[in-house]
Amino acid sequence: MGRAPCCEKVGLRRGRWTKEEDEKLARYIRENGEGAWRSMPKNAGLLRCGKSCRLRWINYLRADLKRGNISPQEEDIILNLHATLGNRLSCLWSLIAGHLPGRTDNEIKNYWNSHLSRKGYEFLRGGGGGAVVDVDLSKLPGGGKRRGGRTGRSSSGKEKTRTKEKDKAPAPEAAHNDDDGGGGGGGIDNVSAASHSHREEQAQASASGLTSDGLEEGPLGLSEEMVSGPVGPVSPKPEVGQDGSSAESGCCGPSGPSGPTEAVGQDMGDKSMDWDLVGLDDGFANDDMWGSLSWDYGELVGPDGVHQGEVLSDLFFLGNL
DNA sequence: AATTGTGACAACCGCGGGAAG
DNA sequence: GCTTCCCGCGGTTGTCACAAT
Repeated sequence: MGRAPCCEKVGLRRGRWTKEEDEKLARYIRENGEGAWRSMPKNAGLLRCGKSCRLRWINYLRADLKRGNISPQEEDIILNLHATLGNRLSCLWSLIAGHLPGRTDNEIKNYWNSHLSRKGYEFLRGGGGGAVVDVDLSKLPGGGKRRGGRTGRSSSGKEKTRTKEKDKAPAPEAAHNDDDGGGGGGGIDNVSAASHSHREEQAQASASGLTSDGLEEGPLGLSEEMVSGPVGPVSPKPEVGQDGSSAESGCCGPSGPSGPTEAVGQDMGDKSMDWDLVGLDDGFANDDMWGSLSWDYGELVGPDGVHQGEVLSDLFFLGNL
């Protein structure tokens, strides 16, 4: 149970990663694989602690990361999972991240903290209708007292900056996009992203302030728009009280980034996410939702007429707990 | 043009749990 | 069974960009 004597910080660098460090780390992991974080920095020639390397890799350099804005569908998923799980799970964010391919727990956590916490709160309080009540503070009397500030990464249409980067490491994706996915550009492996569509590349680049075509708005374009309208009555109907496996049996189960939820990240259209909240409150009210519950996905039909029940049943991970 | 307030995100920190010795 | 090591997680902080004033 002991705790790692968290990196003797003597002589170790902290703060933002430089491009060189990123490249070193990416190259090392490409050649040696992940793991052994503790010894990695030394082996890779980095003056960082293992934790820092791990974090950087997981949250930023990994090849399968999908950068860019959280899509409305993803947001729905986050809201639903968070509403379902509450804060009680120790691995809440990673669990949610497991259902959002290409997203990291840190990213989701940040997104939650900055965008969704209020919505999630309203979600819980939504009661009968269950619709998410979106509160746009800027539209409240007094403009929510807000003066300035960005309203969203894409809505601001900028994204370009963070390139000011005085001593800050330019985002590796930027390097990537500069030589356009040719592969080894910059030595960062997420470059290889052959699996990523051009659109995703744009999204990635957007997140780092660049696009392959230059500066322009991110492809997903949500943010303010996304907050202004009811993101949707979301959530399936839980039917509490039937048999069910104990949710306490452990978190962070076999729910991995893979799985049917891949489909959710795709363009399902709004309809497919038009869930019904009815009944959700019961689960929260009696605080016994962990004991047993099942969900009714009866109405759910995705694009192409595909029934989404399976997707969501995985989405709600009930089978994994 | 400068200032200020805010949002977004990267990174740090400490803790808990599991595995290995 | 105990101790140590390592990993992974959530909470929190720091920094920067942007828009309103």
